[in-house]
Amino acid sequence: MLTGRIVLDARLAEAEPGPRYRGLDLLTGQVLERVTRRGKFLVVPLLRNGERLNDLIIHLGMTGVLSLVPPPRPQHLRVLLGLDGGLGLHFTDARRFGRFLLTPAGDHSSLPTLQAMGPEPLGEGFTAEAFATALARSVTAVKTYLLSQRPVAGVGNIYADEALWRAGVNPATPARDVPAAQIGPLRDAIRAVLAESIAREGTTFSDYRTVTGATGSFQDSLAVYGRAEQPCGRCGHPIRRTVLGGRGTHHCPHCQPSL
DNA sequence: CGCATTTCCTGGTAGC
DNA sequence: TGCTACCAGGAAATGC
Repeated sequence: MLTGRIVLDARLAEAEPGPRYRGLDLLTGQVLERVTRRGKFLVVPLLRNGERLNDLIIHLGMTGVLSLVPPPRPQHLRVLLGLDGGLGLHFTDARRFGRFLLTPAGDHSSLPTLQAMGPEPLGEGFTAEAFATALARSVTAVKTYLLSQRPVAGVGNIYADEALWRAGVNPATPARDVPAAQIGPLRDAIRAVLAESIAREGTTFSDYRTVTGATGSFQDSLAVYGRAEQPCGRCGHPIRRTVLGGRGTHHCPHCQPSL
């Protein structure tokens, strides 16, 4: 739907200081060459007179939504694009954690997480060997390190907790101390959790919707996230909630013992 | 540079 | 009912 469209105009819904929505003035007249993805970032290479000068980078954050041919005046509208063929593209984002900005083509140095992002979790590059090498580089708690996107792309708070539970790894374990015998299982668990969530169209707690407006159903498969004090599905011990790296963290003290 | 902590932001909710 | 306080988290910024 977006590939090959020309941007006729691009504007902010209202004045927005700060770095969230930058470079829109460069967007007019450019062609959306295609839509790609790295981790949780959308990367849209742009063409001006056939030349690639910029990338459009979009991150939905927690509450960002892209809609084509959207309703007249949605709430929390941030960015509006007019496209050829009478199409419009709206970016709405209640909590403004998202990003919608232009960078020089291929130069993502203004986005350090994207720049230093690890391999795609479901791609061929995410091998147990590569994962072991990455984990060996850090003493940070393995969960926090997963959230950094450096050892592997795309793992957020819910999926980190779920994958660590499946692999029996305590989230506070320093990354480099994760036992070798558990690295392969953790890698497999990350892939399985993400693949299952994709198959179930994501995790819906309140406002998340798929592109068609439907809710996901992976929340029905969560083993630990949001289940503090409830019995572990594997051993029956109560799930414990802690805070790690400033993020709510859930694990089973029996199945995921600290070293 | 690596790592820990703080900040951004607002809808939802708990408590009074 | 209406108010205040607090919580949620992805990535960047800040502080060491």
